[in-house]
Amino acid sequence: MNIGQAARATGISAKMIRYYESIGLIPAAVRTEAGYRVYGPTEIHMLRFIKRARSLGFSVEQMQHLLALWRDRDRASAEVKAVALEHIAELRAKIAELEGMVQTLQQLADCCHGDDRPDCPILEDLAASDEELSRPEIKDPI
Amino acid sequence: MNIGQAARATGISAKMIRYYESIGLIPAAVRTEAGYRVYGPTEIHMLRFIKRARSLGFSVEQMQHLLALWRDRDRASAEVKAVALEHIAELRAKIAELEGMVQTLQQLADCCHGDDRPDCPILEDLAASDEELSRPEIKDPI
DNA sequence: GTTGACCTTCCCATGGTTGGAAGGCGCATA
DNA sequence: TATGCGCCTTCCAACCATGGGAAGGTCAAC
Repeated sequence: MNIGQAARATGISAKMIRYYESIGLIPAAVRTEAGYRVYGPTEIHMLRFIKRARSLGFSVEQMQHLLALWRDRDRASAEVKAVALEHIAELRAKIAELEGMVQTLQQLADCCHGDDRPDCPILEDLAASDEELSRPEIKDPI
Repeated sequence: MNIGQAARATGISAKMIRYYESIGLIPAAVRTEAGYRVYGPTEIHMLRFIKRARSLGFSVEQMQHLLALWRDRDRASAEVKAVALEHIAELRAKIAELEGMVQTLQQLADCCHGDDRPDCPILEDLAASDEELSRPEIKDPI
């Protein structure tokens, strides 16, 4: 299997397969005499593992860890679970951050007429953050 | 006001203030004879606007737009609202994506014993995506 | 033998931010 | 006046994951 065929078979672009190889996420592929990378079922399986892990938002670093655990037939499932739980916590933190933004923005947007007049609570909010920002600056010179 | 003082007054790092200037988000600062950037109340206000917008997740490009509308005293609030609503939609899409990941991962983690045995539904899921991926590949050669 | 689709490596760009190096100011203190 | 410290300046590089493209080699079909 060529890199292009492997790409179509896994949904990972050829560019990314080369990249994953270059950073050591996957071992260097066997080459033909002409220098073409060759992929067998084992490599395809690993690439699909990576594809799935990426689709769940795992970073390359976390995938390094997961792949190592996958290869280790004697791993403790607790270790895998720990990686997953850590990632879940990161995702939830990110979600909470984004939801905070949405809540604020939605409130502001709800208060905005959205007509051809210039009065706009959204811009007023963005422009009026002087109080919260300047006060602590004064009373908090470490 | 120096760039360092402006940074402390706004919560934006000096590095980022220079960066915002370099990409044209803010106009080039007035300089002292020695080449030091000088910031007055107007610039501080603008930087605080930017700080607030960034904290709400607006991109630099969106901030370009918002700053232009802010400067235009005759803007239609509808235009501001449109920028905000577009951004809200982006945030919601991102949240939905992350929530999908969390849901899948949480289910897998719930099924994982998390002990010292090697059996792990999480790794099994990551490794078992062959069916969904390879079948459509065969019946879908365009 | 030519063509077209593939492969190779290499460099560059993205976005937003941080880090560091090398050299120039400004001010306080000895 | 000299020294030192902290600030400023510019430039260059890195992060993460991905895409784009150029220049050149290879393979297979016709």
